[in-house]
Amino acid sequence: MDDSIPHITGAELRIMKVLWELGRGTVRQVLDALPTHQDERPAYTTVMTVMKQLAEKGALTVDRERQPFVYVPALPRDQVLGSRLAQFLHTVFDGQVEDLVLHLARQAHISPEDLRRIEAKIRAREQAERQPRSRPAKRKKGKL
Amino acid sequence: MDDSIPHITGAELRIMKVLWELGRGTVRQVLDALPTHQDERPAYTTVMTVMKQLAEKGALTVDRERQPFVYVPALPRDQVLGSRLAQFLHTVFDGQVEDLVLHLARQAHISPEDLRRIEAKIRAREQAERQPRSRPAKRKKGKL
DNA sequence: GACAGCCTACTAGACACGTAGTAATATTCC
DNA sequence: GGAATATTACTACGTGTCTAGTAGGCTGTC
Repeated sequence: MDDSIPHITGAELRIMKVLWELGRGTVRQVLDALPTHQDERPAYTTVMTVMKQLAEKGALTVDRERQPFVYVPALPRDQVLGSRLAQFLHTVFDGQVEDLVLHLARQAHISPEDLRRIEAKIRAREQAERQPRSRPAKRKKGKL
Repeated sequence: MDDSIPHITGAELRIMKVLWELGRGTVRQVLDALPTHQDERPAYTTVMTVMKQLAEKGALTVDRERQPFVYVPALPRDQVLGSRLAQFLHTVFDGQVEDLVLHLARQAHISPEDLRRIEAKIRAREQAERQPRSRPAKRKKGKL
């Protein structure tokens, strides 16, 4: 199986974000929910074209039984954004995480306190992952 | 004056990185210093074309007195990478810095300890900015 | 001062991306 | 059931990006 994340372009990502938010949706629902930039909305067919592309590359699944078609994200948000981030980190900062965070701190005005909060979250998450008490396995059914 | 950072593409960034490292250089010097991907190097004319583009958009200055031309970065690394980062943060993470850092952490690229070190650096930098007279020692180049 | 070799300017082609139109099909409503 | 409307499939076009070739100019050397 191809477990590599397909490349999601900018326009595609904008639509994925809407669908992650909605959970699922038709072309029209996505179009309506799309954040508008200066009262500019893409054409209905534009959104449809992009959603079809996303379906073709496996980022969306399509329920063709329903009319109009209903699209559902097939890739989790974390995975797609994580993939994007890894790519960015590599190409722009040559994989130097600290360099990235320092730049972030400088321009986003992150305070040390912000970092502490983030640190706490990381620790909390690590705890949760270490003791998956009632964690329903969200593994896909396939062999793994 | 146009103080907005021009858009630097991927191929252009690769070359800017070499020049930031070298300080200045000719097309051939850049070509030779370019990190090779699987023994694949771009053609001389390819590098030249990209460098000319960079000069046109103000990212490089050209000394045409010398033969061959000598190119010098006209934009500081921090500014260009910062601009890239801001763009990325906005388009991918909708400006949510914590979200970005959390993803970074999840990919095991960064630990709470890393964050502590970064936090220390930020504090140090803030100190330096607040009291420019007592230049804090510029941190030895150890690991970081 | 002619020739070889390097360098520059110009041009171009392949590909990706974003956008959307058109024609055909399905659905809805009177 | 037929008109109006919504939806889908197919196609296309402009722009940006990456890559590199070709022609012509400059330079150093014998």
